[in-house]
Amino acid sequence: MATVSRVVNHNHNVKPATEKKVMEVVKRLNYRPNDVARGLASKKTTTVGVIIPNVTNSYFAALARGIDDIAEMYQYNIILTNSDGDEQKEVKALNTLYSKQVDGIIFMGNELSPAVRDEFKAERIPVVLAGSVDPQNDFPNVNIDYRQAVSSQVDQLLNTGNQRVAFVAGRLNRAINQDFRLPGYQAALQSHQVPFDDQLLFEAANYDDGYELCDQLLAHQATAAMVSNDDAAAGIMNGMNDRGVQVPEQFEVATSDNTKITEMTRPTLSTITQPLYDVGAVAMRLLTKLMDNDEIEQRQVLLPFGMKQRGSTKGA
Amino acid sequence: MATVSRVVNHNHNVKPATEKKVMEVVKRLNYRPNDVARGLASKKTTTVGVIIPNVTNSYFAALARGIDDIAEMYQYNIILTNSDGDEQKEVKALNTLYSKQVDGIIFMGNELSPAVRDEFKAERIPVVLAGSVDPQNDFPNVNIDYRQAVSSQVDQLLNTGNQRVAFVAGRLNRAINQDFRLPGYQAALQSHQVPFDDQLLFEAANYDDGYELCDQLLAHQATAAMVSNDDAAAGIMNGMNDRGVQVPEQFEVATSDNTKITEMTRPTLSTITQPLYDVGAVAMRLLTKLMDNDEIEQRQVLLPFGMKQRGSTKGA
DNA sequence: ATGAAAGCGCTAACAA
DNA sequence: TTGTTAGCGCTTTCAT
Repeated sequence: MATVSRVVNHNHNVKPATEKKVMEVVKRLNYRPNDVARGLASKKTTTVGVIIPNVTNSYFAALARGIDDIAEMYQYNIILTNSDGDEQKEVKALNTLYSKQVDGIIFMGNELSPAVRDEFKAERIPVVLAGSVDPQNDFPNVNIDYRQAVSSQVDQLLNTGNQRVAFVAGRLNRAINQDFRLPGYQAALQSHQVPFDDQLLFEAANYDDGYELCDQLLAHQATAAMVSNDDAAAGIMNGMNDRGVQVPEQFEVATSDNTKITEMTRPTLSTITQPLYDVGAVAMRLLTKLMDNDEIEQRQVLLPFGMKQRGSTKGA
Repeated sequence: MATVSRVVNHNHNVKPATEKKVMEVVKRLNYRPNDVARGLASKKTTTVGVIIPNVTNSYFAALARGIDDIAEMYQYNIILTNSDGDEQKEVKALNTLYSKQVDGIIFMGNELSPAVRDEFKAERIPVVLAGSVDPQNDFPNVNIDYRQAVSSQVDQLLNTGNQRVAFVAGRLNRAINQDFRLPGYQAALQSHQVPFDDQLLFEAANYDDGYELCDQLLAHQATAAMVSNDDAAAGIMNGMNDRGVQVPEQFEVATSDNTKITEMTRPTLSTITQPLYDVGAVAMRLLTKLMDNDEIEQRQVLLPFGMKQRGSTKGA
């Protein structure tokens, strides 16, 4: 029994001859270790929980792919749960993940609600936030510098003379927007001495939201929009063109994620570029270290970002 | 011990008074049952394995969302594994899922290779194919009638006078293409007495593939394309327009999945419409029945499909 | 309606 | 290097 366990787990204290013998029997009996029993005995499930707002969203899907690839590399499996960014669902999902004894958690969401934060703190299993900020910096996370990125992108919009640049996010009151993107937007305005007007703040979480939003954008005399979600940006751009407002001549739109969608639209979308796959991959790698109790050099990693000016803006 | 188990599992043979008492202690001690131990003892993990080619693909992502929602509804969790449609990875993934003692499996992929088929047959746990055909009809599956759908869509292309309609799929030799879509394409040609030309068969699995493919399409005098993947279709359409070939005036393109992408492009993409979310949802529902040993009315379900003629084709 | 006890299939000391 | 023995934290008969 124990020797078989040693062989199966590649423990080195086994005589090559017996190992051979065991392997043969394993093959012959088509023996496959029961990971559940293993998990109970060893207190490790080699499974990590992943909370994602929505797999259908290309931004999060890209991160998820990075997460899964690295998980696979380190022999972990992923339990994926869609939360819709809803606090209730997040808490519920976490509870079942904890019951399932996952070894770690990757959390994606636009904000860490107090309830979720409490769940994390109540357990001692490691958590890493992927593409999700933590203003209180309680948990390891991997992101880009959203403040700086938005600031640079809005700066471009201001350079082409726009005086009324709208800021569009999924939910304005989410930490990632309130504490990072919005300040970046405001900083850019300030450096161009353009007054801040909260009438120019809008919410749109997906393509249809964006498409519908155009009327309001126009009603408030916006001539450009900095959007935090590629789907919504595509909706705004198409919505404008369909309403006879030419992009970029009469209205410029810039977005944030550089998902494939930004290349599919016509005109193509100018965007912040970020290493989506890597955000997920690095987060998972970080989690493996945490689960192994390895030394962590950085709990908070900021990956490099860039800018891509394409057809939806007038800038070069 | 046993009584606590009964309470936690909502077994009815418990006196209300003791139930109350147990519940209180559960609350006070913040007791949370260990699902791993539960799984070992009961031989049920309330976890199902999901094999997906790539979460990043909007077609499969949509199915995955349907799967997860229904899983949640029936108290199951999902272990998601990306396979890239690669047989090796599929087999490997299945083995780890079996080790983890999943209660069932949802398989997505363009084909059931013999190796995968053997894995399924070697285990007695239920499998349902979602958006994935099984020509041998060995396993329960949910799909649409791809043959009929492609035939109808190609028929539209032929109606507008195209004599050289290309057929573009991710991998031509996959069962879903070889046994369903291609025959549908050929049937349409035949009914219009247009000769079949295998020079008009092409492969493109994603946006970039499609974009690149344009040169070949043009070289072979194709004037329209029936594409089996929305991403590739978007690539072809943009590629054509970028090369100065106007869609739909000089080249028509029709696609297959009606993902959001078909609305984002300009012109918008004409497409077969299928209930993506439902394909996943119904598959998962079917799996829950199988796992419960319920009676199954249909092992093979075909969901209704439709047609949406938009801007990328000349038809009404 | 409740408790006692066996055991699910492993890992992890501990001996030998 | 190998075997023995406890558990891991539950569910599930079987008594009571």
